[in-house]
Amino acid sequence: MSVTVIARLLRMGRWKPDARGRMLGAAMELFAERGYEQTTAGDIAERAGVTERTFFRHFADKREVLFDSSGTMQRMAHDAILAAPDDLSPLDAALVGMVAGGGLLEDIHDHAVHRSRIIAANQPLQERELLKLASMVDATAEALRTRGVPEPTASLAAHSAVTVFHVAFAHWVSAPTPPPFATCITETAAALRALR
Amino acid sequence: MSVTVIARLLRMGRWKPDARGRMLGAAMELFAERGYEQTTAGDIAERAGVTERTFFRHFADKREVLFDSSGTMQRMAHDAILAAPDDLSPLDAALVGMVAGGGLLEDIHDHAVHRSRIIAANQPLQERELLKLASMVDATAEALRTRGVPEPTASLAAHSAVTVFHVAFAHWVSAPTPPPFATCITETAAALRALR
DNA sequence: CCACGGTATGTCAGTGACTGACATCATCAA
DNA sequence: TTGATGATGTCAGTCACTGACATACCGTGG
Repeated sequence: MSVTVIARLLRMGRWKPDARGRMLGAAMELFAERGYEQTTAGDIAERAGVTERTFFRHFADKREVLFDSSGTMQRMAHDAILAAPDDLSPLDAALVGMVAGGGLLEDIHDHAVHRSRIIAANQPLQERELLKLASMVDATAEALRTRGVPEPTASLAAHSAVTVFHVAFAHWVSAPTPPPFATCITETAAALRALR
Repeated sequence: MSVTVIARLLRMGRWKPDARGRMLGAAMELFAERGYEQTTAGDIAERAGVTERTFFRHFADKREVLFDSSGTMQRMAHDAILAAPDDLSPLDAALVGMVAGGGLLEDIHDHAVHRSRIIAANQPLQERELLKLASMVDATAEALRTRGVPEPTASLAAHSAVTVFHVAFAHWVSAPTPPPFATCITETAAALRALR
């Protein structure tokens, strides 16, 4: 009886399932244990039971392992903007998107705090986060344009909404007792509108 | 007669002067000739007549060679905000800073266009640009706080002003006949204020 | 049960960004 | 002249990432 057959009986291939998930977990563990810079891509791969080469097949670079869900958040925001009531102003529609995207965070506050500390301690990670936010701006502006919002209003509303997201998030992760994320968005948006 | 003595007679050290400036020039030349990615740090150093090690003593990394004047721009914005009339709103004060920073660009439109094309073609460079803009947000918010503006208004006004700078700059480098940069700022700011 | 094709993984060699340690050269002042 | 200080050169090394190729897995059709 071959290893292959035994493995099949056990409902698992010789390759353990969910290599990607194991790498995500291994990375968070190692970053917590020794910090981001002291962890090599090879370290993550080893703990996950794969080779370094496999790590780079799943993640474009070492930083990406910390931004795995940003694509999902972007899509949720985009879709929510398209589904928002027609009579909303461009900024309000964009903010609906931010609340929808932020919904992903609601259940994982502690993880989000941990993650944001890792990022805050490392410049290359901050750069990557800024790129993801810029990508969120692009997706938001695109959704607004689909709603018929012209330029430069679409871009400016998208930038403003993501700024609100950014500032609200900073407040949300630093608050001792975290309020609902949507509340942070609403309050921050009110402060933005109060600007003259 | 030693080389040293001859060099002294010629009013130059054995080390040619302005190594940093030569590296900045060599980098722009090489990026224009072969592109950013096809140029190694060693290539830049060689053309500038120094070693790769010296390049990395002057620039924290390869990307920084394209952001040499961002610190100056930030300081100009910061100082202009502190010098702005007391009765300006936080957003207006921050916009004064953006106009002041943008003044650096006014004389070098062609160079700015060339540079922005190089950046647009390369993701790591876009990330670095976003980091510089984020740093400009921080400097702007700090100046506003010095003026007595409270949080979160200071952060939001700073974010908004830099957004205006960002969007206005994109328009300024893509316009066939470049308008004064200050005009772009004013018009973009008006569009931002028109958001509801 | 076997052959086959597409996909995930392993292996290996290589490039380039960046760093630390140490030697050397240049400049200025005592 | 000498000594202090700073800029540069030299060299070895780490690590992020990539291309090329071999191998193992897995579903599908024979």
